[in-house]
Amino acid sequence: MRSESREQVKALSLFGDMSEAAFERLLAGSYFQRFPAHVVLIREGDPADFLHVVVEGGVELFSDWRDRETTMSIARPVSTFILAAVIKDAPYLMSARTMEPSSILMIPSENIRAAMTADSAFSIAMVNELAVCFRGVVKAQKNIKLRTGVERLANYLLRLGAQQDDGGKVTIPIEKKTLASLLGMSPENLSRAFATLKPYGVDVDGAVVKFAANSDLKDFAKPTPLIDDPLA
Amino acid sequence: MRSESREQVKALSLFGDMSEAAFERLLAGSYFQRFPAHVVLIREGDPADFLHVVVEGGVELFSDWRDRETTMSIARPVSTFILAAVIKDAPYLMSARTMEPSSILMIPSENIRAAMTADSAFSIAMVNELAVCFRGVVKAQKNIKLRTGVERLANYLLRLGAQQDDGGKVTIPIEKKTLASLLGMSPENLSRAFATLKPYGVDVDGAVVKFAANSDLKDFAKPTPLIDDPLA
DNA sequence: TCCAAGACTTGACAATTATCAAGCCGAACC
DNA sequence: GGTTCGGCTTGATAATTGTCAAGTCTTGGA
Repeated sequence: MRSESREQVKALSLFGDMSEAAFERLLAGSYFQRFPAHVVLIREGDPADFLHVVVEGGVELFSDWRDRETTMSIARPVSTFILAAVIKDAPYLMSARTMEPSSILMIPSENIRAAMTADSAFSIAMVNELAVCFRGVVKAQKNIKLRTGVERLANYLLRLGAQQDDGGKVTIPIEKKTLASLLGMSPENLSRAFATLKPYGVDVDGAVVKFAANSDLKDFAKPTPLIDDPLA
Repeated sequence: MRSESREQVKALSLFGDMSEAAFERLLAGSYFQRFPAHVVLIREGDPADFLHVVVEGGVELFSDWRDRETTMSIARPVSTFILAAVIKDAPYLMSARTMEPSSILMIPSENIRAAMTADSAFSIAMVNELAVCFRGVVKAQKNIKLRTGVERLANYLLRLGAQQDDGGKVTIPIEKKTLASLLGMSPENLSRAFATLKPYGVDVDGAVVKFAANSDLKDFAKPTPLIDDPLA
C-alpha cells in the first residue's frame, strides 16, 4: 500500500488506539483500491477473506434468493461491512457492489482476528462497531415489520432531512429503484408512495424532494428514535 | 446470589475463560431469578441497566410502533439478549417477556463494560456473541424481505424438523399467534398458510405438524444455509 | 445529431395479505 | 357440570402490494 494511502487509512480511527507496530501488522497484506461504479465486490456465500472498509463513495449490500433480490443496506464512508462474517470466519450473508466510484480498504480477515487476540483496545473497538451494526439491522427490521411502505418512505424522507438540512428540500442520494428495494417495495410502488404523500406537502422532482421539516409529513410519519435515529 | 446458582451460571461458559476473581467481579450485583410466564422483563426505550441471560425457559423479544406490535425473535437457553444496548449504554430497542416460567440471569451493564476493558478474553467472547446475534438478524431480515409468508412458514417447519428430528413430525414450541408475528403475518394468515402447504404433505393437528423431511415441502421451501442454518 | 438503453412513471390487473365477523374448541375456574 | 375466556380457524371482504405493459424522459455513445 502506498504510504500516502496508509496515512489516510490511519486517520480513520476505526480501530481504536493502536501502537504503530500493531497498526503495521494489521495492514500487512491489505489492499486500498479504487473501483468504478457497479462493480461487485463480494458475493454472498463466499468465504470471508477480507474485511472491507468504505473510505470513499458508496456500497450497496444486497441479497438474493431464487430469482429475487433485495437491498439490505447502504454503506457510506467511513464504515466497515461484513465484519461479523470476518469474525466468525463464516461465509458472507450479503453481496456488495459499488454504487459509485469508490475507494475500498480490504484487510485480510486473519489480521483482524489476530489483532483481536493481541490488542484488547482493538477488540473493544470491534465490539462497539458490531453493536452499532446490530442495532442498525434491528431498526431496519422493525421498520419493515411495523410500517407500511408509505410510512417507511415518509420516515426515510424525514431522516434525509435531518442529515441534509437543506432548507425544506432533500436530495435522494441513491437510485430510486435501489431505494425501493431498500424500503422493501417495488419501484412502481415507490412512485405511488410519493404520490400518496403529496397531500402531506411532499413534492418530487427527480431526486429532489421538497417538504417542510415540521409539517403534516411528520404527523403522518410518526418517527421514533428507536427506529429512525441512526445514533440511538 | 446463592452459591448453587453461581455454580450453575459459571457452567454456562458464555463468558470465555475468566479468572475466579474476574468472574466474581462480573457477577457482583447480579440477580438470578425465576419468573412466571407472561412477565415483561424489559421495555424498549428503557436504559440498558442489565444484561439478561436466559438460563431456562423462553423469552419473546418484541417491538411496538403506534398500535402495532411484532415479535422480533425468541431467546432460548443459553443465550443473552439486548447485549448491544448494554455495550453501547443505549436504550433497549426491543421489549422482552417470558413465554413460560423462566430463569433469568441479570448482570449489571456496568460490570459487562468493565469486564471488557479488564479482560481481553471476555471482550473477544462478547465480539463472538454479538457477531452471532448480528448474523441472526440479517438472516431474519432476508427471510422477511425475500420470501412470502407461506415460504417463511415452510422453511420454519424444516428448521424445526432439523432440530427436533422426531421422525416425520415436529411440535411447534410457541403459541401460533406468536409464530405468526415472528413470521410477519396475521394469525389468520398463518392458518391459511398451513392449509396452503397441505398439498405438499403438511398435516397440522394443534401444535403437532407432520411432514416428510425429504419431501415436496423441501422442494417448495428451497431452504438455503445463508438464511436457514442457525450456525452458518 | 441521432439512437439505444435504462430509469422512472402510470394504468390495468392479479396476487398477497390484512381486517372483520362468526364459530369451534379446549383449558381454567366457579 | 357448567361457564367463561382466549386461542385458533374459516369465510367474506377490503386494503396493500406486486406484476405486466405501455409510454416518457434522460443519458451516454456512435
